[in-house]
Amino acid sequence: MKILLVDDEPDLLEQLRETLTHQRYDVDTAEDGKTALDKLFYTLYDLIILDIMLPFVDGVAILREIRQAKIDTPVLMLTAKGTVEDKIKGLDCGADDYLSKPFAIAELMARIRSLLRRASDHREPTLTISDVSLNTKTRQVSKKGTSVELTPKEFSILEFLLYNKNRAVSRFTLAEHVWGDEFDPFTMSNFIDVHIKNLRRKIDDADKKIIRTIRGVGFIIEDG
Amino acid sequence: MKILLVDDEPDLLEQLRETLTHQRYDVDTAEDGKTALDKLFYTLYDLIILDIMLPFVDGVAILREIRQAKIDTPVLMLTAKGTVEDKIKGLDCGADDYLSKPFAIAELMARIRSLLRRASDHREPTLTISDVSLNTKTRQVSKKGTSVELTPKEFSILEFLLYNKNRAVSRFTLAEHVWGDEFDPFTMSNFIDVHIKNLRRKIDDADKKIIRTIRGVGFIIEDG
DNA sequence: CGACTACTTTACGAATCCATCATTATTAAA
DNA sequence: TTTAATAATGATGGATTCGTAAAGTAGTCG
Repeated sequence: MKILLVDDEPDLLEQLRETLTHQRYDVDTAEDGKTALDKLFYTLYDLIILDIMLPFVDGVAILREIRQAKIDTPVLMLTAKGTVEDKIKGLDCGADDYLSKPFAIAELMARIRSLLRRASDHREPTLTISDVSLNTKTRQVSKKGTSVELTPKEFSILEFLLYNKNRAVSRFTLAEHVWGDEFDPFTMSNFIDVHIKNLRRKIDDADKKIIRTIRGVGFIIEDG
Repeated sequence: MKILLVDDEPDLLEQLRETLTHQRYDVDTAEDGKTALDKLFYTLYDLIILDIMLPFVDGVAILREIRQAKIDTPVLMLTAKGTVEDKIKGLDCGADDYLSKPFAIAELMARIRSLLRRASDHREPTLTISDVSLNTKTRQVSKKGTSVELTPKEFSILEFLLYNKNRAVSRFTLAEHVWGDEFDPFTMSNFIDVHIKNLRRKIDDADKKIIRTIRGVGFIIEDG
């Protein structure tokens, strides 16, 4: 589960990142609205935790932009003031829940779980291509009806390629989504290709490739 | 995608050029405002990255000139100071985004993509000529509905010719866009013609040429 | 600790792409 | 029609990119 954490207080950010990572969530962070929006456009998150008080552009404005961009990822607003008006404004703009600072970490965790559960209930859970199907909810992958075991990275790669079906995905974009913040664009290693190879070994047919290479660019999954 | 990089620190310039080139952007560079403006007047860029601190003429002044010349290419300002006034001044003059030095390369990349996306969102993703269509997003090319495999260079050439449909494109302009800075105008080789030949072999009909040669100038794609 | 798994790195052969050159074809001017 | 300039083509070697095996690293679990 991928969470984007938007807050301008470095201490809180670090604390939350640690707690969430410990709970096995993948955490990306942003200290201002601009960065947050950038990340939102190229990465799929399952949840956004958004402070209402941010430098330059406030949280409500960002939330408005998020919804205008048709990104329906659940948003949990953090508000320092705790005033009723703030909460209403946030909820009106499409926040799914709010929490007043200061809060207990345990309560935040509970709300996160609740939102993630709610969201995963009514989202299309399975992505398919030819005889391969991937269930984002149960994280199960099957080929011709029989289950296939994928490692976490393999799963993320396949999920992202399927989510971008019929669209060429560059190595860079792929790495950014799957590896998030800890991806170093200067690395000369070909680890992506290695994962693709292993993935192909598990889901490709002998005759027809499911994952097609686009030389000089990256990879694509297309139907037809 | 063509990017003009304006900064007076050779080290940073080289590092950025390398990263951007590695990400398949075409990079031109300028170390001062004068050179930058010169390049801007005879080349079409998709993005300008502009340091606010430059020798002789500062970045804000250059930006002002750019906008006065009705060049609406998106501009990403780099500011060393990071002061609010600087950012506001830049944004007021028509910068589309700013980034304070020192910055993480990954963040710069994200902002670049964001700006380019914003610009390209208004652009049609598929370009067509007679029975040939090229999708800039999926990087797919098809003739009479069936897919055609193009190499990266062939794709770029066709994309550029289609983007300038009904307009003659000189070999020089073509080379500049497809090869960027690493194009040496003094080369005596006919590599462009070779690529055109290979491209024609893949997309031309027997009877009617899609890419027409204009003797002494270059090539053109025209409908009708 | 030792076995196991997932991931990353390295190295290298294979496939593909590309620039160059020599040669032939075409065009426009003389 | 001849000539010179320009364009098209085919072939080739070198460069780049991709796929794969194998080794190395880190973390987990019994």
